[in-house]
Amino acid sequence: MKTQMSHLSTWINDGDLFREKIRELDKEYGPQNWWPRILDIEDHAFEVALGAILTQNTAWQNVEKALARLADKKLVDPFAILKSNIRTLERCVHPSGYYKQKTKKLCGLSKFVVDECGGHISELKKDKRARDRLLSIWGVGPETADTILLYGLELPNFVIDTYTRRLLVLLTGSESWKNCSYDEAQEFCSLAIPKSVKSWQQVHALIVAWGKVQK
DNA sequence: CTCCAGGGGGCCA
DNA sequence: TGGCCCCATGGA
Repeated sequence: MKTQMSHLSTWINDGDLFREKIRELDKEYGPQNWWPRILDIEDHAFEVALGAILTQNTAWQNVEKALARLADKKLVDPFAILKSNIRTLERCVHPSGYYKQKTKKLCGLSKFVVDECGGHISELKKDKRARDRLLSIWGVGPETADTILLYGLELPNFVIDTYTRRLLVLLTGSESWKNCSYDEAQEFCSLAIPKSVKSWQQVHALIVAWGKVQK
């Protein structure tokens, strides 16, 4: 993908503004440590994948309740999810909202992991086309895929969300960041911040921390 | 009571 | 592509 020439000079300036703001937020909020990996990479990545789907347009607090119910029933496992009945899954997912849709999404994810990854989502770590394969799952869009890749599989994929767009609009005074494609926003951020899993994890978490306190 | 969270799919022009 | 509507709970 090629950057439009007309964007080149503004992207350089916007990048400076973006980095400066991130430095400021980093000083203000400190290390966020989202989804620290305690488990092995496989269990961690699958848990992150569940959380990434459950948190779609949903407060994280509600996601934690759903994840706790799933853990309580030993359902943080693709095989267990596929063997479980829908009603049980729906009861677990319920507090996170959109529970019927999200239950289908968790099943779709699990089916993908079992059928196409030999039961191990961490197999994707070795696949150059991991992002496209995640995007092929019903219910997994760009933000969810990148969240799984960055926080679950610890691969350098910058996560773009509405807060990121809001921050860019505010910093640059350009409304275009609100309407541009996901991929364009991602390309900009990826070029603005030196590529590093740890720092990209921190940057996205900082932007969310910033977004939460905005009115 | 209203508003909206760490989105994504379907549909339609 | 781009705009709109739908999905749904829970906390402020």
